[in-house]
Amino acid sequence: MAGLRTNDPDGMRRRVLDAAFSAFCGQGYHATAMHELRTAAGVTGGALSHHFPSKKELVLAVIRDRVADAVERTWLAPLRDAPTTIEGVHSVLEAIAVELDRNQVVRGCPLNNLALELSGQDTEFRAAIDAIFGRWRAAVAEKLRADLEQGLVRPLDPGAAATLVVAAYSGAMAMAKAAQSAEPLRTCADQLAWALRP
Amino acid sequence: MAGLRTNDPDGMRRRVLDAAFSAFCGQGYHATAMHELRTAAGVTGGALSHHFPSKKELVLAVIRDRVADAVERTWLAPLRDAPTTIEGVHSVLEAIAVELDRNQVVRGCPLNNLALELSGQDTEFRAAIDAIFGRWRAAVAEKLRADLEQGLVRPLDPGAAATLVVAAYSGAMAMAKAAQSAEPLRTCADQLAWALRP
DNA sequence: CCAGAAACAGGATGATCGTCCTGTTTTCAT
DNA sequence: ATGAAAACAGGACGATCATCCTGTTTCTGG
Repeated sequence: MAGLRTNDPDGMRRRVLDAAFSAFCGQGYHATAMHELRTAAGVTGGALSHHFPSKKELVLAVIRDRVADAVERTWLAPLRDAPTTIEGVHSVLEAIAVELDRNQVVRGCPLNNLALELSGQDTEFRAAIDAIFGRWRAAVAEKLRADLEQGLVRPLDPGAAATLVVAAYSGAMAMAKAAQSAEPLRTCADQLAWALRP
Repeated sequence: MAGLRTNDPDGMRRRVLDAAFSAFCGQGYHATAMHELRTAAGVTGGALSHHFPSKKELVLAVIRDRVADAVERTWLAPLRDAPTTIEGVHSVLEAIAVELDRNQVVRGCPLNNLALELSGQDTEFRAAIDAIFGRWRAAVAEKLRADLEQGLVRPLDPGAAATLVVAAYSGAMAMAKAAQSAEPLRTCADQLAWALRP
């Protein structure tokens, strides 16, 4: 036992969250054992339980830190930077489709996966997931509102249309996962553009 | 131990499938223990393992027998009987929304729930689920094709639009489950009608 | 009526799961 | 420097879990 060790609580927490995010979203919460996370993150049981006293607290941290971040980075930020909602939504879905083709495996939308598995399980899970869905819809609605003033989309209720956009993406991802193909995603991208066009 | 017993293999199988369908779709596959099913169905371990040698074979039977039937009865049959695709989709979603309000709890779409939890787990699961999605999309596409000839929908690709319809419903159900509210379902019903209108 | 198969009963079993517990080492304020 | 708190190590523990196994009862073809 070489007496050299460096305490790195932040890095330890980060590695655990990374491993947990990947496993929980990739194969599911209940399908993932804590010992898998230990080996995947290269962490001992003592360290793990020091940072996350229970599996429930761990997945809550994953939802609030990692899943929220993933939605923000892959969806909301690109959408905000896009010239219009239609172009933004289309290019985001296309980018994700390209990523799926490249990966050879469709793991599905992290938020969606955890939402369906955990929403019925625990009130705290449900609230954390619902909050992300809420921010998602709000961001799309805001972008639609801006386009609306310039006539870049057909006349619509921004909030309601945002719900359709998020729902269509979420459902397309579910089908893509079942089919192991990016085709539903691309199809919905086109159809959404059609539906929003002025 | 009164020596009276009546063998009822069909009824036994039916009760097990009912209990398994309810539990797997309501709380999840991995979240359901076999002993829960035993007590819920009033079945002994011996009888259960006689009809379904493993949990995997049980959920496969649930998907192929019960989930496929649920989709057919609550979705496809009403849609086929509706005068138009738009009215059919709208009334199906509204009917489901009413049901959710009445139940006080949103369990989500059975197919969707199992799709996201099991698609990544096993190839047989994935294939069984994908087959149902396929039939679903085909039924909507067929209805759209019929409407198309009579000008009851805007000009569109029936297959692609069917994908959007199923995706929007699936995603709306996911959001409804996270929000524990039927509102996303009603919103998407209206938005879909808007998008398909000639 | 009578074997043989199917249906059912009920507990045993080994594996695995999440959590906890007792130590040891590192860090840091004083 | 030093004591206390935080960070980490590594195994133990009880509770499930899914499956299997040995019997017993009921059905069915001949």
